[in-house]
Amino acid sequence: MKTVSNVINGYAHVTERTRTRVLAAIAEVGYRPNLSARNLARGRSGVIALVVPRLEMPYFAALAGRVVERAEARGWFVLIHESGGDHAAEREALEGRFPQRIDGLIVSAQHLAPSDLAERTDRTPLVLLGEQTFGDAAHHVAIDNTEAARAAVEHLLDLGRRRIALVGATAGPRQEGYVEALESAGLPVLPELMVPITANSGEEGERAARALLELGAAAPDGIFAVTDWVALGAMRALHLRGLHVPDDVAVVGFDDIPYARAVTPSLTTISPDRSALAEVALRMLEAQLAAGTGPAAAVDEKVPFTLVVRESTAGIDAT
Amino acid sequence: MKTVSNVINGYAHVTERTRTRVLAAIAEVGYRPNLSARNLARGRSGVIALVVPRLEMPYFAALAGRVVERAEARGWFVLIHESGGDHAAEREALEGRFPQRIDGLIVSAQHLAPSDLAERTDRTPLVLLGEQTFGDAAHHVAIDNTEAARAAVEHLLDLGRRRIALVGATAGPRQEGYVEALESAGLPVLPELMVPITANSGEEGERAARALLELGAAAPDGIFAVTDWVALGAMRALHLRGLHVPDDVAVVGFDDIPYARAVTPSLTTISPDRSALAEVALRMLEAQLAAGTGPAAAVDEKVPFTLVVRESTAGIDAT
DNA sequence: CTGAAAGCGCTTACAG
DNA sequence: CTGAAAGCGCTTACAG
Repeated sequence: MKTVSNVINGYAHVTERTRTRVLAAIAEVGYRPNLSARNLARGRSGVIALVVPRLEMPYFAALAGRVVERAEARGWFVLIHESGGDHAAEREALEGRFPQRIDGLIVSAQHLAPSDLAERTDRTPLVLLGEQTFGDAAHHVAIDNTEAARAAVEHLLDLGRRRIALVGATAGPRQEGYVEALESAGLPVLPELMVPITANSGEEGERAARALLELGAAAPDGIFAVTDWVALGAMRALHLRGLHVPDDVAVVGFDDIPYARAVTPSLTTISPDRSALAEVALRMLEAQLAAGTGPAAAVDEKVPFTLVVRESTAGIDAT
Repeated sequence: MKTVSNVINGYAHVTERTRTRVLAAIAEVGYRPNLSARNLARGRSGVIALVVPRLEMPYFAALAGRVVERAEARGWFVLIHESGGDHAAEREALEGRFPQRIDGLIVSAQHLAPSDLAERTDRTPLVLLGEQTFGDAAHHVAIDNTEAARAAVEHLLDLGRRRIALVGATAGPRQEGYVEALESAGLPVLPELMVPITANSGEEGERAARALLELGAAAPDGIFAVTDWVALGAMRALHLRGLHVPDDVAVVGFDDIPYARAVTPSLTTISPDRSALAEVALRMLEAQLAAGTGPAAAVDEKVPFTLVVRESTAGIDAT
């Protein structure tokens, strides 16, 4: 029994001959371990939960794909749960109100704040994803949103754009990056070019861009949108007004959703390294599991991103 | 013990008073059943697997979201696995080569053929999704692809289009629907307007549309693309050639991916009832589980679809 | 209506 | 290096 277990779990101290015989027997009977039993004995469920606003949102679908992949490599199942982008649902997910016990929890939140974490009583290992940072309140992994936003705006500056709007203005890292880039270039930060929106939707992006066009001569020649989806809406508004992207207005998005490639003109955007995001999140979960319940200091890790230049800033080259 | 179990599992024959006391105790200690133990005892894993080509593909992401939702309602976890749209990987998934046992398997296949199913040895309950039908070889649920394609083409006919192309021609239900619609309208089925593609990608849609435009005066005034993604590529080609959608060429897609709403012009498309798809698939799994290993006759069920009319056929109304 | 007991298939000290 | 045995937390006949 123990020997077979040793072979299966890859422990040392098994004769090469014995190991081969065990492996042969496993192959012969087509043995597959019963994970329910294993997890019961080990006191683990073998399941981690991934909470995203909606799987239909392309950014989260792509992210979930990577998490599934990296988790499978570790023998974990991923229970995907949709919060609907609802603050209350996100808070609830934090409490591990799942129909079963889970070994770990990855939450890609839109509304969660550090104060929500202070109230958390559940001790399930947790990793947070997303733009918001949480200090010591929780483990967190993301790209450097400020740097990324800055790279996006600097790209527009490099193209000679001087009146660059921020669509989706909100106090936060992306806005900081936008401001930093302008200031480094010695340009004024104009409030009228920083348009807040009420949701990261195409409709809001469209509405915001339309408002910017009302500025007439003061209208922007470049737009940095806080998500691709918002950028698409902005491009729609420009198109409907007969403006040309990028000649009249260059546009940069954020997220690199698959559609950024398919749209005409294709969208220049910030592409987070989603595989790295998933890998680091899982590593953080493992570390917490290994450390036991010890309240190790929360870690905030950054993963790489790239600026992908496409037609919405470089122009359409096609015939 | 048994009484508590009866209460938890909702069996009859428990005094109302006892039931209340048990429930109170459960609430007091914050009891949550250990699913690993339950599954071990019941001989089930509590996990079903969903195999999709890639979660990044918006149609499958949306579908997965619905499956997760309907499965959660039944207390099942959904293990999502990506086949990469690879025929061999799809075949392998059929054999249940998962790291753990699963209670059921839902496969949304792109390449699977009835012959692949004949070779199947694994007895895990299986439900197939997708355009392809499998006769008696396996349970299958889908929309009526022929009817849907026909509805798409008839919509173009209703708009007065007479030279309607099929982008993504392949012997199959969608092509049948296309042909039926033309024949019912007394129109010729022209081979030069039926363009095969090598993949359901935007690039291929673009290439195909470009080829159609080479026809000059014989070029189409309407395009039915076999997927939204292909339709987006086709619209790109039209746009780059300076043609207007829908005035010059009206376009209809298939799938109703989220992008169909966001693109300019927004895309008229066939919208399958994904919730129904998920619900029926899970019901079929349950039925097989209940029936035991008895080889019940395979069922092929249809779910509803709707034609969603948007700007790519109705025109842009905006200012 | 309700206990006591066995068993689901693993893992893991514990002896040898 | 390798057996024997207990235990993980449920469910389910089986008695009463």
